Amino acid sequence: MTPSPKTFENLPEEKRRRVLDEATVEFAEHGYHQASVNRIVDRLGIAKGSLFKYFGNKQGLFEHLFGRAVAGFKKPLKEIRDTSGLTFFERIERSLVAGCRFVEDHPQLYRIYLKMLFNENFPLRERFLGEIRGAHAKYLRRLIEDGIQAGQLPADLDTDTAVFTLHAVMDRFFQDHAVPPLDGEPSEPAALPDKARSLAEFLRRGLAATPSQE
Amino acid sequence: MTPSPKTFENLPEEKRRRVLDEATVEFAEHGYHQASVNRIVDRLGIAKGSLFKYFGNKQGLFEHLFGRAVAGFKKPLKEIRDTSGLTFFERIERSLVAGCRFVEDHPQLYRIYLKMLFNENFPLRERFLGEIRGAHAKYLRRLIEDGIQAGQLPADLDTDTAVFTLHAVMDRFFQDHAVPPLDGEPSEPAALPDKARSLAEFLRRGLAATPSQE
Amino acid sequence: MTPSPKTFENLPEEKRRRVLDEATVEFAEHGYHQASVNRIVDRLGIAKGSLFKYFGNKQGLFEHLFGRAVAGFKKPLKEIRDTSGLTFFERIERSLVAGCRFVEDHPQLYRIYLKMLFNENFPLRERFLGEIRGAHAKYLRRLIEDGIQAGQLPADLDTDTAVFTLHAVMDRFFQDHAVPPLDGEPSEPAALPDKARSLAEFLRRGLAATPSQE
Amino acid sequence: MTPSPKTFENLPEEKRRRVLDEATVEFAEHGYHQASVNRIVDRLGIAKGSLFKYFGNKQGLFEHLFGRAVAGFKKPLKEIRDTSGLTFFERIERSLVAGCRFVEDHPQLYRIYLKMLFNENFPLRERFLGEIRGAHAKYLRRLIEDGIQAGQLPADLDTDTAVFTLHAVMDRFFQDHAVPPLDGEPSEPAALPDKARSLAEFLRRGLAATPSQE
DNA sequence: CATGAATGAGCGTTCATTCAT
DNA sequence: TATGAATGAACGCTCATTCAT
Repeated sequence: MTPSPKTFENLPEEKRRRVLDEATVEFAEHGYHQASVNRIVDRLGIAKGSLFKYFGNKQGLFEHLFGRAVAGFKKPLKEIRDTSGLTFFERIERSLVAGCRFVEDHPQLYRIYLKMLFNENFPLRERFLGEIRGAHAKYLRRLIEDGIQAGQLPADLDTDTAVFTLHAVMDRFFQDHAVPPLDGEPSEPAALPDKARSLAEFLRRGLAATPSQE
Repeated sequence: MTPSPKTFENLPEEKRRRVLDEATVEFAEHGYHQASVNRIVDRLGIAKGSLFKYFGNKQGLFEHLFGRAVAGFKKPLKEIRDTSGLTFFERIERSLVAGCRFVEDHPQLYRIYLKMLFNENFPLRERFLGEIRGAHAKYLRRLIEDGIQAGQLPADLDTDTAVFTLHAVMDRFFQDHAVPPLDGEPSEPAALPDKARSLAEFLRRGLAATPSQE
Repeated sequence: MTPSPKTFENLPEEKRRRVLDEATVEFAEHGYHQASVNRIVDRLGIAKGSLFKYFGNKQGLFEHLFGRAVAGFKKPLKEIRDTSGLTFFERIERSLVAGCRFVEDHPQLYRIYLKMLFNENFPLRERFLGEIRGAHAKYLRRLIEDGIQAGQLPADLDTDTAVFTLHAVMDRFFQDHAVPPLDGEPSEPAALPDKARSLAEFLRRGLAATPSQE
Repeated sequence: MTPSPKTFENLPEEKRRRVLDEATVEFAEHGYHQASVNRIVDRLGIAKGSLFKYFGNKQGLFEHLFGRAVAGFKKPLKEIRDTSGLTFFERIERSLVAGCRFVEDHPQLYRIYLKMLFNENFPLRERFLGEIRGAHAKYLRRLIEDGIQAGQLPADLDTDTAVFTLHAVMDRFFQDHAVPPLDGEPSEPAALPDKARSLAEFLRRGLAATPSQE
């Protein structure tokens, strides 16, 4: 009856991993409401009651699972932010590659994130998305400010708009990297590093010139 | 078993509109699978059997409703494509505004589109997304080619990448226009026309320079 | 609201025939309860209300349709009963052939009859089956009595048992003629006339000897 | 989606029996499609979900229930086939009695079998009927061959026709034993043993003479 | 602590029948 | 007279959740 998250923590590491992995796949494939606790326990071969003992209910399971993942969404950013001796555009390029790497390494988590983006009924959506977006915005703002200070970006750049645009373009870059194109679409115009460099160059030009050059 | 779309066509205009509006709201709020035919008919105050007479089944209802919408997605593009005497960037700017106008006029349809984007289980997803994306890609390609011919874009521009980037940025522009920002986020940095001009200018710079200028 | 069978009688002959034929096929394929009035009117291309005006309700339609058919079930018997100059076994043989001819000419009606046989929920089952069986029993009894009088059957034959047995065997003969054998079964060991003669011969021997001959 | 027949096997014997009995009655009374899972669970006083956990779906319930019955259809035959020291006709007589006993002991299963006979839409019909008919045909063929070897049947008997005829007559014998005669029909001309002996004698004569004696 | 049988509201869907036009 | 839109009970089935063992 009590959620008792202690129970789950006491499980052997291997089993804990399997439980979370299987559940992640289910949520990634079906979203939250269409995900079926029945299917999860069936695939795991454990009793239904056990899962509810561990996490209280479906939402508890999701919260546990995705809460741990949120940290993962932030990690690649930190590593790059702490690099020194790189220009703004090199950092953007590395961010693109690092983000794609994360998407490749944790495709299921990214699929959940994408489903959560536009599904207002996803539980804890506000909290999780807020955390992720906040971290990314903060990261990008920091990068831009560093870039301005280093003279790599025009001093009169509108930081808010730049954050928005960078965020938008980069997010979309990851999306296209993760989601298989529809049938018949021209897929994979180039390999990842080339695509990243190409986009970084594009952004460089977009941001570099002073807006008053008109 | 008896789809009989005739039945629906024979209904008085006002009722037809109410049915489609209510159903659209339901799909917009809950996506496809979580949308409830029960809720729809309850809100409409009609019998469940009636809805199934009109559209055969849930998917038929969705197909009818969203199929009509797809045409709406394409219309604003056509109008701009047929303008003459405008530069490439003026056209992009108008596209952004027109797209936002559509999103504002049909917020529920756009919400459905967004939910469909990352939910692989959405029925008819491939068909509808393919149609929409195809139309947009074709439209953008045309714009870019016109721009090159008019000397407003560099002749050696990689058209494929340009289409991809334009599409990505514009799509995201509409998304941010449509989806209310999460609590506490800095919302609405600027009014629509300013945002559109600002982004168009950004894209102008990104595309204008020749990539070989390095 | 009123059944108003007059309405149907006033229809042009051709339309009346189509309505009954289509309905007969539906009942033959699905039995009574699984038969769908929707499907019938769809195939006919007439309004649902019309059918209910004609026959009041589903049962009225079935009653009309099968009531007319019952006469058909009796007709072949009468023709043979009125033959003279034929022996008992020749008459049996002709009955078998005539019955098979009827089954071939009206396969849908016979399928309905077979479905009715063991489905107690068929409406009007008692009345229709009673009529058909009664006519057949009366017919067979007459044949047997004629046969005894003509010295073609033993005088001490138990008429009741003979009627039962004849009825059973002949009915089954028609069933096997009508119902396609299951996959892989040895079908069609012989053509109809041979089968009929063979069975008549078998019955001849079964009935001919006096039971006391042991 | 989770058939899980384990669940049902784990139930206490008494409950398992009640569930199957109640379901059998429902199918016997209404056939497959008109049988109502709702009615079954209402009579049982259990939740609807439980039944679906046990058998996956309606067809699974029917398959379980009737699959077990099919074995029962074959058992009485085996016992007689393995008797020795009995003549062909004694074996036929015993078969008739044993078959009737089975029909009396399991009237609901036999009613299902009869409904299945002429209802082409019965699920699993081909499989179940094929199994039953196959076993019976094999059994009768064996009996006839034994009878020929023992000199109790003419050596030149057409085995195929004999199997068909025996099968037809015996099947019909059971049917008349099981199905209550229609109102007003002369019922029960004799008790079972007498009827069986009488029919066996009839068959003896039908088969005994050589067909060439004409 | 794990189990898994039980629950019952909810789902999408079908149907014979009614009745205003 | 013919129409066909409207009805709503019933269908087979799924689900997250509970709790006695």
